[in-house]
Amino acid sequence: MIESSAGKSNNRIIDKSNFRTIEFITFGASIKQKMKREKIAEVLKNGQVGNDVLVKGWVRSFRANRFISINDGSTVNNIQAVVDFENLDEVLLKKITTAASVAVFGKLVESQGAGQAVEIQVEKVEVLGEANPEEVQKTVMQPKKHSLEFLREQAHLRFRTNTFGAVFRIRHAVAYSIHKFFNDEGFYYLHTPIITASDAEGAGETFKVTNFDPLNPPLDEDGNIDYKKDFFGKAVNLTVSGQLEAELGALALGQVYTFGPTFRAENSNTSRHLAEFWMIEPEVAFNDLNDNMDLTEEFLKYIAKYILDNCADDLQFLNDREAKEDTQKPTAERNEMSLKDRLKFVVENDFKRLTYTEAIEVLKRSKPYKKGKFKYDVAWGVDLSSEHERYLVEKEFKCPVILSDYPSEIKAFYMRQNDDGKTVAAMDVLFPGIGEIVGGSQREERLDVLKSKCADFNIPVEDLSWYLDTRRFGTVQHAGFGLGFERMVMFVTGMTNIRDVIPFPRTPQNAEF
RNA sequence: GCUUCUUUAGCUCAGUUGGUUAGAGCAUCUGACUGUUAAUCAGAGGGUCCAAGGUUCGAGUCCUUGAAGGAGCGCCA
Repeated sequence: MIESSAGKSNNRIIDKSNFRTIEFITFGASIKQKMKREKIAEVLKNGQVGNDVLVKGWVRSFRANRFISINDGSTVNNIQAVVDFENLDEVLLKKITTAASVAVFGKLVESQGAGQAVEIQVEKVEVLGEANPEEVQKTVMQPKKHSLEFLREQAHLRFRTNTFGAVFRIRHAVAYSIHKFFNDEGFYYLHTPIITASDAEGAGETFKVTNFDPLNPPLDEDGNIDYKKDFFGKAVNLTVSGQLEAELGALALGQVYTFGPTFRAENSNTSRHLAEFWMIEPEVAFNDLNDNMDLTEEFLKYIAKYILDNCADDLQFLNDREAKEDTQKPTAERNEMSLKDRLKFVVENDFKRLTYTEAIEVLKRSKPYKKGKFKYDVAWGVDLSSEHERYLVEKEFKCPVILSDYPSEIKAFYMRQNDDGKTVAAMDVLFPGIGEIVGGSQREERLDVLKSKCADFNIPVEDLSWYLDTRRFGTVQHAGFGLGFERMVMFVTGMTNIRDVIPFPRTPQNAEF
């Protein structure tokens, strides 16, 4: 047996660094050998046939009393460990069940079977943690296909599945690629506040943060809740956007980006909204709207290319999974391109750019408009609804679309007024299947214009004096955008519900785990 | 928040016009087999038919209300 690391004081140092002492018998002599656990990804990729290997992981299946499929999370692929059941303790054999954790030591050999190039000829197997099959059967780990809804109910265990293993490895890679992109481009990562008094930009309903007893809050003379007595001395909430603070950073550091949690208390029940999500908000001094669109496009292409280049196995798995799912669907609902082809398409093709005004014209010329198929009217000045955006992206252009220069009335106060007096230098990036993935703009840098916009939007200038200060002292044109992180992860994984690309989704009526 | 669909075994689902003891596949268990790939073969166990109320001689099935989940819409990233 592999010796337990517990109680072996002389082995403490090597145990700490994931080494184990393996004892095995060769020609009648007991030999102790120090072994380091190898990750399965590494063994499958670079393992030398004939070498001894030690792997640890969770049993995915145990077939024919002989073949243990083991996964350790380092890759979507399992390693096959072959045991000689005729010479193995029957009690131990019984404990090798789906979901149990095991350590396996043996020689890496070429596989006789067709499903894998190499496998481990097991010399020692140790069950680290047992898993009662009758209990496992009730979980998502039971070896069968499950619905995504069932998997979501057991979000704490769905990491153990191939699909979610792939999704969350890719989610990591997307996050890493974002930091790498901005770092390589000379951006600084700026941490903007999560607790803030700022809700002036109207990005959505906020979650209140207070230390008051909800049943007995202190009241002022007028009978209103007296937030002066609260922890921060004022009413505060969880952030809905770090943009305003990011602007402050950009107008000194030149180019910054935020990447943090964002909270919206909207009662949104859709497959692309979360109450808690992660947002990336780059902000660049001296950029105009065109620079902003260039940056966005380059950025999104970089992420897609990074995943294509660095997540081949996981991407292939999700690609095949989606293709298999599609065969069950009616033709109209199937993806026209495979997941990998969609990523390649984004990397290789220019986004379609047009103004809001041009988009309205395109929609008015469209078949569904002429046939009265749109539920909502198309008219200049009215915000586009999902059906219109979907038509443009999925039917008309069949590629990512950047819409720009929206009517002032339907966009936020901080967006730069265009010379036509009717529109602002705003842009939205629309992706097929996901809709709005990026929203951004050139910011209003002229103090007087910004002040009058505040008045138009009923935003008290006193509350934003810190923001307006940047326009008082050396103001410059600048621009930025917000990328919904989970929406990007949806795009690169092909998952169609945003709750399946974040480990523990927070949505109305759901904050489990 | 609105519209709509769904809720039956651990999971995915069938269940006829309201009528005897509610079924299948997968999973689990037992046995057999042993170079398998979601192993195979044989057998077994497994049910608060989402909840409450109602109609009826009789409700998984019909009606009312509610809950949870999905899809679409609105809000947005």
